[in-house]
Parts: sequence; C-alpha cells; structure tokens
Amino acid sequence: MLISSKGRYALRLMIHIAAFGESGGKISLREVAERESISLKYLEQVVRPLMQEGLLRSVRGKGGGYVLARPASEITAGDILRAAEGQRPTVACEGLEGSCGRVDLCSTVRFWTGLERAIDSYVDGVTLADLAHIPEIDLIGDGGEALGEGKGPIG
Amino acid sequence: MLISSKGRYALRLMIHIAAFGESGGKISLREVAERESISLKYLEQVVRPLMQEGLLRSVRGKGGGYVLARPASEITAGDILRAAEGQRPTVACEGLEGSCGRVDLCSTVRFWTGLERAIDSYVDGVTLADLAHIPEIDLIGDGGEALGEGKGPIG
DNA sequence: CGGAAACCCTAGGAATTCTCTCGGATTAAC
DNA sequence: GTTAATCCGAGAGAATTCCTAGGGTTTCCG
Repeated sequence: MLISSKGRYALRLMIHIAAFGESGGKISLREVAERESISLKYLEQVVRPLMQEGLLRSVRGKGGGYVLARPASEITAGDILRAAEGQRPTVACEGLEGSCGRVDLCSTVRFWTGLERAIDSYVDGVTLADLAHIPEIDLIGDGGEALGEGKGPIG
Repeated sequence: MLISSKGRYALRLMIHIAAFGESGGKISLREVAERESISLKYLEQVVRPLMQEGLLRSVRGKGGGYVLARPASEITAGDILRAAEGQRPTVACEGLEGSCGRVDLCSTVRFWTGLERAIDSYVDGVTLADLAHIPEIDLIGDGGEALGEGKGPIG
C-alpha cells in the first residue's frame, strides 16, 4: 500500500514539464533537475519509461528537451504512475488461477481486483492539467473533482 | 502501487480464522499453516501485528489458539492491511510541510492524500464477514457492495 | 569540422526492504 | 513433567529500490 519514489519523481517531472514547458512546449532535464533539486542522472532514468509509454516526446541535440506527447488534459496521473512503476499488477494472487481450490481464495481475488479497480479509477480521474493548475477549456466537467477540493484540511 | 505479501498472508490468515474458527471460535496456527500451506514460523510473525492492533485474541498453552477479537462483520480489510503493513503512510511527500514552497507540490499532496483516502474507502468497505462468506444479519446493508459482485469476469 | 549541450544507454553499488527461518522462552492442559 | 501451543528476538538470503557513473549519440553553433 505504497507508491515508490520513482512514481513520485515521475509525477513531479511531468507536472514540471506541463507547467513550465507550456510556452515553448519544451524543457531540458537539466533545468528540471535544478529547480526540483533532483539528480540529473536519476531524472534521466525516471524519464525513460515515460518515453517508452509515449507520454513524452524528446528533441535531441543541443537546445533539445522534452515535450508532452499529448495535451496535459489528456494525460492522467494513472498513465504516469503505471508507466513509472512498470506494468506489474497491483497484487498477484499466487498464480491467480491454479491454487484457487481453497475456500478463501476466490473472494480474495475479487477483493484485490476491486482494489486495483478503485485505485485506477481514482488516478485516472486526475489529469496532468489538474495537477499543474493549467486552465483548460472544461469540456467534460469532471476533471478536478477527484482531488476532493475543500473536503480535506490540506488546501 | 503494490501490496506486500505480508498483507496477503495476513488477510488469508484472518479469513481462515473467521471461516474455520467460527464453531469453537478458536484455531491454532499449526492448523492454518497446514491448510494454507504456509510455514508455521512465518505465520507466527504475520500474526504478531494483528495481535498488537487488537484484531485477534490468543489463548496460550496447549490446546490454545487464536480468536477474532471482534465479530467478523466489524473487522474490515483495511484494519487487517494497515496492521500488517505497518503504520507507514501510503506515500510521503518529502516532509509534507517544509518543502511545499514549490509550484507543484501542494497539488501533489492533495493528490496523494486523495489516493490514500480512495484506498482506505475501498478496503474499509469490505468486512471479514464478506471475505469469509459468513452469513450475517445484514444490519447496515452496504457490506458487500464494494466487492463489485457481478461486475467483473472473475466470479 | 569541432566543441558544447542536450538526449540516450548500460552497468552497477549501497542501502533498504521483503520473505522466511531458527532457536529458544513462556504458558497452560493433561 | 511432558506436550502443545503462543510468544520473542535475531538474523540470512534474496530481491528491490534509489541513485551514481561513465560513456555513446544527436544536434546546434560557430
């Protein structure tokens, strides 16, 4: 019940690109590293799965950098987290098929699947635009509600 | 985005106690270990935080065993998972207060808090009675809905 | 062309965590 | 007092995570 720091860094990176790369649409890792106080070499590693999943596009060579491959409103936190954490399932049920002869296993499979669905439902309901405070034309209308604004004491 | 196997074993153990200990209310770890094919010594370690959190009560000495400290319908999966995984927060935000001068951090804090709330909301909506298929008097009426019966292909 | 600045790739190492084992201590039934 | 159970502390081995390091490749700019 824990998200690794790789996922957190990936989220911070994507938010930074979304927020500061909006003018030219492009930002270098070096700049992000300085502003977020993260090692450049580590960021290079964080950025790779994000590239592989097609969430970012890169401009190589001097003056290059990274750009969002899609508009920030079309990238969800779930996209980023799943890319960063790898494709491994949230929880495996000891094979998930062979050992289900026991009394209690089938209900636990349903339980874990439901948990995974609950998590996905939340993280896919928050877009990068929400997180970066980018004012977007509100086409759908359910963009920000998952953040639960005003409900908690954190605002 | 992953639950350790300690949490899974704890859940299996609690379900087993709920299901098989219902008559006398008591079952020994040895019996659980044999039926679930888990090492007894490992189960002893799994059971410890469950005791500390007051979810189980023990009867020491020969013929002893473990009993649910409360009715299965009053123990949630969240209680078990939080006890087994330790009290660590789902995700920490690099101090959660000091470094929030950055542009993007406050929104991520809200995001992580919301995720934690979503997870808690799910796991606290499923009781041990649901998981163990114990027929209980349905007082509240929202006991089993979180399992999403019939919605998925897993039944 | 050649240097500089960026992206890109592979390899690992220190630290941590996870999974599980071991040997025993304590308690209570018989 | 033997036996069967709960308890307790200390790890070992393996895996994972977090991060660093060193280079290779691409492109800009003079």
